[in-house]
Amino acid sequence: MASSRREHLVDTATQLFSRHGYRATGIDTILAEAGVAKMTLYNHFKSKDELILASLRRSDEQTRAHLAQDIAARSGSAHTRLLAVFEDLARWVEEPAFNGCLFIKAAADYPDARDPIHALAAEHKRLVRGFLEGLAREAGADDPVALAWQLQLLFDGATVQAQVCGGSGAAAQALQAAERLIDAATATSSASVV
Amino acid sequence: MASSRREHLVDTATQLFSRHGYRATGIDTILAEAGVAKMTLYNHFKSKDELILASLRRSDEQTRAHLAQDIAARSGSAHTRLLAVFEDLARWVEEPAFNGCLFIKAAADYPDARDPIHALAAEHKRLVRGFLEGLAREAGADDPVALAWQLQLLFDGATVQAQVCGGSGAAAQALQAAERLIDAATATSSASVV
DNA sequence: TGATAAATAGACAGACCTGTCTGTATATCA
DNA sequence: TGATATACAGACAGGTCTGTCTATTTATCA
Repeated sequence: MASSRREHLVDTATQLFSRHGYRATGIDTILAEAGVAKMTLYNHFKSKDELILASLRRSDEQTRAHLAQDIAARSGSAHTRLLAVFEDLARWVEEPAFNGCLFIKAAADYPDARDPIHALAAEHKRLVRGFLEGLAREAGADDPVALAWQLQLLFDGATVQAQVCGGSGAAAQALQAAERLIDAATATSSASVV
Repeated sequence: MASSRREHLVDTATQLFSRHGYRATGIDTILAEAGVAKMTLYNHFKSKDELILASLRRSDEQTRAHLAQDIAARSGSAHTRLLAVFEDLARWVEEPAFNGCLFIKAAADYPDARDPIHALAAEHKRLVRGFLEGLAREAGADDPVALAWQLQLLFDGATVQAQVCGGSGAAAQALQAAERLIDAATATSSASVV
């Protein structure tokens, strides 16, 4: 019970941050939406920035837990599991609550790379890339590091496109492009390596 | 002369928006940096939002003029010119003043799709995609619309990665992935089309 | 029941924000 | 020179923001 308010605050804050942005969301708005008193918030978090960090940490954990449990542990080839990442992307951008990537938006709202918020966003992207790299290696990619980078570019590009222009066309294209890049990187003939 | 102050204001504002973000940059900061009086700003622009729109319109015009003049009109094959887009990207993200894409950040700061600022950002992305589509068609891509989408995903993905994580690795990977996708889309054999 | 911890409402300070207003100065052009 | 437009500095109103404080109420648990 002691931490249920805290969880609820992080929950509400994450939703509002996602919908309106970090800077655009005021403390009072979060409190009103969560139905929580101001001192309760400042009892659990030292500042708004700490609340943002808590929100990002939880999102990072959830995202990576999803990757580890629902993607990596799935049956099927590494090739299939890499593509599953992009099938999930297509589902994600079609959710009504989709509003772009929390980490990209956090890094944009806090542009100073030394800011802990920005640093956390960057670390999340690195960790996700590491996950893709593992799958790429397992899939037998000639250069797993490069393939992981390239798939992440497609993923984040689609996220951004969906946020800016709306629609799910970007995600479908990301899936198709991912297929081609994976095929090119895992072709048995080494002729494709320039 | 009448419009020199206006241009200077748009210039200064664009720099500050790029560095700190739209919401995080106050009117007073722009005025102090530009050395311009407040009433001069409100004489030229109805509101801060109008200044943001002017900044985005000019960036859009400059970007597309650059594409039309320095890329499309370049000598060489369409294939080469498509890759030149990504060579430019690599130069761009390495500039000290690089701070991510102004349009992506504008859409993030003004998430409501009906907001004129968001709408302008979306329109810019569509126009750039149209440009890529023209080159893709010229290059003989089997599906120019799809190739344009996919190249834009790589482009925006690299922009975002460079902004969040820093470095120019993303741009280099985008170039390599673009090569592969263009090759796959322009292979004379239609066997690559699934 | 009584003691302790946690949450409540709401006022408040101090800073910042946008946009308006006033009065003065400067530049352009007839 | 005089008329007109433009830019200037800076005060100001009205609002929002974060974070602090107080005084009261609710919950937990011995």
